[in-house]
Amino acid sequence: MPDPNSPGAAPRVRFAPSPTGFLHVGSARTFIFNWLYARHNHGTMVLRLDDTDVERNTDASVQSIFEGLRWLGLDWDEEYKQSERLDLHRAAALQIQEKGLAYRDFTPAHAGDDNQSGAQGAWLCNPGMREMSREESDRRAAAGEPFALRYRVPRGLGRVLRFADSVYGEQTKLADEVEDFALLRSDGMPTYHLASCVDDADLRISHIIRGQDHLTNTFKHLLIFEALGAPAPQFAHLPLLVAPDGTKLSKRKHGPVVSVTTYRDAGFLPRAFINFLCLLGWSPKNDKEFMALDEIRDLFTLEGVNRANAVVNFTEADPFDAKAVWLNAEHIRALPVDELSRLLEPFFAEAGFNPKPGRVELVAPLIRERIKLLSEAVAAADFFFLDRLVPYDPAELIPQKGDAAMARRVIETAEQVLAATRFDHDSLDHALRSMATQLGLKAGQAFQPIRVAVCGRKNAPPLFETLVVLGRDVCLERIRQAEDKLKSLGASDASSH
RNA sequence: GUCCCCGUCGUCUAGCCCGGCCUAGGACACCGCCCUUUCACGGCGAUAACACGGGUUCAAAUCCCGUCGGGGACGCCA
Repeated sequence: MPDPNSPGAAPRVRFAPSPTGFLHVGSARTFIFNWLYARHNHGTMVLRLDDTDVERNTDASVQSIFEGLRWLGLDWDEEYKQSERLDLHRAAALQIQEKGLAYRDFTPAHAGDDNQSGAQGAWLCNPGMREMSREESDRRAAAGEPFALRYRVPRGLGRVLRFADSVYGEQTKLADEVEDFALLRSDGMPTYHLASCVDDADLRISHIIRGQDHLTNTFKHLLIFEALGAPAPQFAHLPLLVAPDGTKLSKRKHGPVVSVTTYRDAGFLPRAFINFLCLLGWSPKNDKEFMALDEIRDLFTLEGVNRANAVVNFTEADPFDAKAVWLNAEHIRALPVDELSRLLEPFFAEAGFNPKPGRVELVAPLIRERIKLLSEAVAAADFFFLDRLVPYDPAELIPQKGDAAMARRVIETAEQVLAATRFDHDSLDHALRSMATQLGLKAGQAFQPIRVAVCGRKNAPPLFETLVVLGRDVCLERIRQAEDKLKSLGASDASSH
């Protein structure tokens, strides 16, 4: 039997989510690190659904996990479901039991919930069950009494369990301190520990890369691999992703802000999201942060993984870490226009805009540097798609250090100019600057009324480009509407003079 | 409670293994200035950290011990 750990062999890694909720960012990061390790080393990426908890598994969750993974856009090579491999798990349990390494525990389920953990100290085993004779155990089992199968952890031998973690280094623990964990539940279903190890052995997983919350479980897993007669894989535990309150990120405590679909819906680019997650607990150690996926893959090593937990900075008011947002903006800016446009279209559609073909490509370059999330494009570019501008305060038309009369002069003159000028960037630039000079205004003063008239607000993309995309007809129409607004404003103004 | 892990700017981190190049580097955020037709982008700059206490050493963020702090595991959940 070839040893999967033999140096030089292509690694086989796995991501094994349990379908009990949406895919959360911590799981996503584990998936990403596994993928990176596999692809960096030309190995195999296995996706395995750890669905042995029939009580908590849901189809919706399975869908949601695949949805999240598909969005990330990272592939995998093999796919398995533990629920389809139960025979293998049970056979392994039997094999372990026959070797005398496990025993039946007839204690009713949940009987010891109160004292198995917490204030009383660690629970190790029920001696009555561990010590029960083979005869009595067989008799009670034959009589149909339900039982859980527990691993008979070596006790009193002073045995030391050890493994070298790729991230945390040499780890040791006294076997006497490990509790007799369950292998099979009383309903016959394998537990996570059993199923996971049996499958890891069967699928010849060479490297287990997972969250640090499994670090102490690893000693149990070592025992299972040993009982199975399988070589233990190489372990690499990842520092945990924690919330600003310092506790492990969880769906239950922290809600949808930790779901990857929340990031997707807000307009994160998968590449940016991956880039962000990579930087949480890993560093290329060359001060690079904004990286393309290929670059990250080439640079990725387990040696670069840190040991300290990383905080994902979010609040209720602001659900996204500022660095994630910045990286997203960087990736957006790096996107070619056609690709950006394609990604933007669903957001415009969602907002009820129905851009004509090719229109988004015209708009995208104007907002590319002005949005940090794809979803922001809707607010940033609405006036390009709306037939009627959303109502704005006519006072916005008044330029800095100016008055309504100045605004009126600008608008009226602009109408003439726009009607007579070719609608290309340079012509408009030239014409409108001359207009400003003629009116004795600074460019900024002259442009603001026009900008507000055509965009409906002060903050907008550069004026000339915007006018070109909007086209003469729309611009003139909006200029006239602004004129009307100004008239009503000007009337009251005049009376006060 | 028991066992395990961790502790550098607000946050992500480099440096730690192999002490001196560290008056601790980068990034985000924040603030200021510049650029500029608004907003943004970009450029420049400022503020900001070695948890604490002992030791070893000519020299410690780096090595050792302790303390404190945080986290994780301890389930017939995964």
